[in-house]
Amino acid sequence: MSSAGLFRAMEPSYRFDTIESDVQRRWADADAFRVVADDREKFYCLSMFPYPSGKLHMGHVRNYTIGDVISRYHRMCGRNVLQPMGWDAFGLPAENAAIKNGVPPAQWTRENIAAMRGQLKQLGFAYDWSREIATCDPDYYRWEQWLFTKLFEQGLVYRRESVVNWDPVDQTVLANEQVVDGRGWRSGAIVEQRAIPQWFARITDYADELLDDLDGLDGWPDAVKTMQANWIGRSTGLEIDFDVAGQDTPLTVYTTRPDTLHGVTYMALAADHPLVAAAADTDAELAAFCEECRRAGTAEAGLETRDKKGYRLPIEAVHPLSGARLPIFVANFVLMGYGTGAVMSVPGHDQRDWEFATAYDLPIVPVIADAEGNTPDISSAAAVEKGVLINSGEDDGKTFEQAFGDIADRLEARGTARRKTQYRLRDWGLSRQRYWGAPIPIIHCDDCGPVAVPESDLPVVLPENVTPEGAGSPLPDMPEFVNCTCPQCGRDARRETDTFDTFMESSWYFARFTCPDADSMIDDRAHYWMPVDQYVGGIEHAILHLLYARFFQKLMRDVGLARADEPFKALLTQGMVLKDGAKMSKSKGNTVDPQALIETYGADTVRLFSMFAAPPDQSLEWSESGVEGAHRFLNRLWRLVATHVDNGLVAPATGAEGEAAAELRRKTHETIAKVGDDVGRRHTFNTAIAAVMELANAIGRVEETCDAETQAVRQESLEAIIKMLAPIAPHICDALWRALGHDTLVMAEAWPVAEAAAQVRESITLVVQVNGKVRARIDVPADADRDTVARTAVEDVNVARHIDGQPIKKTIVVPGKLVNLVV
RNA sequence: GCCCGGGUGGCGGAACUGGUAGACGCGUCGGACUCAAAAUCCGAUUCUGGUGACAGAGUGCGAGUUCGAGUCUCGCCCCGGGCACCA
Repeated sequence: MSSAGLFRAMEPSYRFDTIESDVQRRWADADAFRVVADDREKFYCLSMFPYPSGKLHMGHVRNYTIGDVISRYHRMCGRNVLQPMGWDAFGLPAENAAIKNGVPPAQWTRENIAAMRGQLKQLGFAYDWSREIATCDPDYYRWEQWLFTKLFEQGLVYRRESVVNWDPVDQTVLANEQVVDGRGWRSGAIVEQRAIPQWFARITDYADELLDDLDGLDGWPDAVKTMQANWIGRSTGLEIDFDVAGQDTPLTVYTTRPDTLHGVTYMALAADHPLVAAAADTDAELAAFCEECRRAGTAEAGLETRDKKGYRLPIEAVHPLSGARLPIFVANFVLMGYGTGAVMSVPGHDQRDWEFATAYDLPIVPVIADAEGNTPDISSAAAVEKGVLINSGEDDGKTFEQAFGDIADRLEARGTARRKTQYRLRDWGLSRQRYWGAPIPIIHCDDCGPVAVPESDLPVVLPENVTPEGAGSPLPDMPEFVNCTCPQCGRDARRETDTFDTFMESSWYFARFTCPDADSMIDDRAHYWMPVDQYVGGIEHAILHLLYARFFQKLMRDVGLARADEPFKALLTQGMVLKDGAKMSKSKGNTVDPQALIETYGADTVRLFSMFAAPPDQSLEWSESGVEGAHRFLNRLWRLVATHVDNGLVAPATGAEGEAAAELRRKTHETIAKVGDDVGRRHTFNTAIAAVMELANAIGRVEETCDAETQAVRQESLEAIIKMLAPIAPHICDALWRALGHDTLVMAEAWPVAEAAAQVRESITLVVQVNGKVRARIDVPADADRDTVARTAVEDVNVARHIDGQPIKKTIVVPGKLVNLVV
């Protein structure tokens, strides 16, 4: 409880620099953010850890402020809050920087980490730094190597050939990002597609669970769940064998629309399909076409947008129902990696098939009626809606479901088709031909094949005193790394030189944070903290990172380490930070350095602006004058408290009799109710701040020289404001909390509780509409019944003018909101 | 191309479950304080007409449902995210 005895004279102006360093020192002295499991309700709040690119950008500031506000709010609500931070330290930029500056990636990365850690501390985020993780630390990545070897034993990882972007000049593999218009970004050479052996994880084995468990993720945005569901893309269809004239092996396709089988007029194959390879041996033109298809790359966007091209093969397929001969094409939009690498083409009812058929003058047969039951118009586009079958012989008149069932039954009886559930999701390629990543713990032996590195030999440590100079990973050229002996037979062998996809590290760090010093991948402490209660990060991670992390959680569960089925109970996807309507990027030259802002305005201002400018899930438009506005508000708040303190500290009010005091008290408790809901449930920090600003404005309007009761209510209001703003602007609030006569840290205070009694209103204002247009506002008692409200409404002069003596046909009363009179 | 978002004053945004469009902040204009400026404080500020009370229009475009639509439905346009080796 406050008392005049604790009065300290306040600095008349807001000195953010001394306040922020002073408050941060107090937190450090109290070791305020270190947590261990106890018997309180836990709350694990996690923001996506950053790639240590050099310094923080505004996207980081926004992301981490959101997480910090949620963490501090839950802490004030009495929960045991874990909020850790670490570094997603492997990745391509470190290698690019090494080539450019001649600095080893390890050194570059660790220097960046040190710089960014300093910035995070300056921003005052409430992290338990004792749990800090850097994924390039062998003590971290050894455990994903360990898990990989377990999965290898179980057959959940496997090796197969897969294509990569090959730069023939730099003699290196390129990321998709490094391929610009089909050319290598550095060399400018035309990029080739090369098949090389690579490691894959069988995420498709978990496709059903990954899809079905989305239903239980109530705390996730529907948009993200929909994106993941579409990505997994479970479909039920039919795998159909088409005989190839003159050959023994049939051509197998998968289709989700067997009802359109009667409309198949040709077949399309991937360039890498075995049937094509055979034909290409004797046809140079075909071989050239296949080469062109391969060069075009495998990115789905390119696949779907490029001009549809084909090459007719000298063989024909046999329609399984009609026996008709169907031409077979190689097509540049069919990929061997998807389904069977072959599709049956129904140009009447598939738009892509329609475009191809039109270009190559192939027959287009409508076999599905339109909504009116007529032959559909397919002159300018395919008719893709489902409907009743026509031109389909014995299947005419059937619905989609009937036709699917009947055709599947007939073909299955003949042994030429099988019902099949298929996924769009493909297995996860884990191999990267790069240096700066976690080594894949495999040893290649001429006799034993690929052998997992034994647990006792883990980790396989990445040599760090290395500076790549371009032209790919230096690891294959390092005999001291490559040469080893086979763990099975003891003969000379070669170490795998590919490293892991960096999504590996980010797929389990959330679990490691619960027990960063565990001498296993994770230990029992994970059972207390997991799952993450609130995960915060960019919407750009909606699919890949979040899907891989969910997959890893299930893998860790199935090897007996974890209990939770899902890693993230609730997810908040943050929007982008824009300037002049575009994403901030170095190439556009429209970046804003948060460091300069912190120095000019202080961390609290930067945090306040980030939270005020937009709701967290929407993009945020950068505004320098908006930052000044946020700073101005903190100044105003400082003066408001200083003026109040000058009048003498009092105990906060617990009730009020006078009209002005009761009014301010009602506003205070209405604001507490709104801000608690905005911060705790809706995560709309912008509206929470607006509400606090309104309350501050209301306090400012109250006469400065006032009675003891009003002074007490003002004390109550200011204390509420400071507690509610403490998660957002923690430094200034801590200083103001002390100025108001307290010795505690404001972050240790309980979140304010809204009193229902203080919010009671005697009369309310209703809107009166005539035929849906607002014509007046009326004051009625809060408990007025419908008749009273309706009677008061028609008595209004302006309302009466618009009714103009006409009979009222209908009166709609929405309690507490409006009256609509229909005449 | 496909999947997922978004579009509201001069600007960022608010309107949560179909019920007062524009809270809060920025900017601008006017005023107070000052020798003056900065800072601060007060007032005005969607557009059009009107001294005014008030009236009309208005949430990307075009239809529709409803007593009532920024919100729901259908069809478009534009912007952003993702598309499997950027993280």
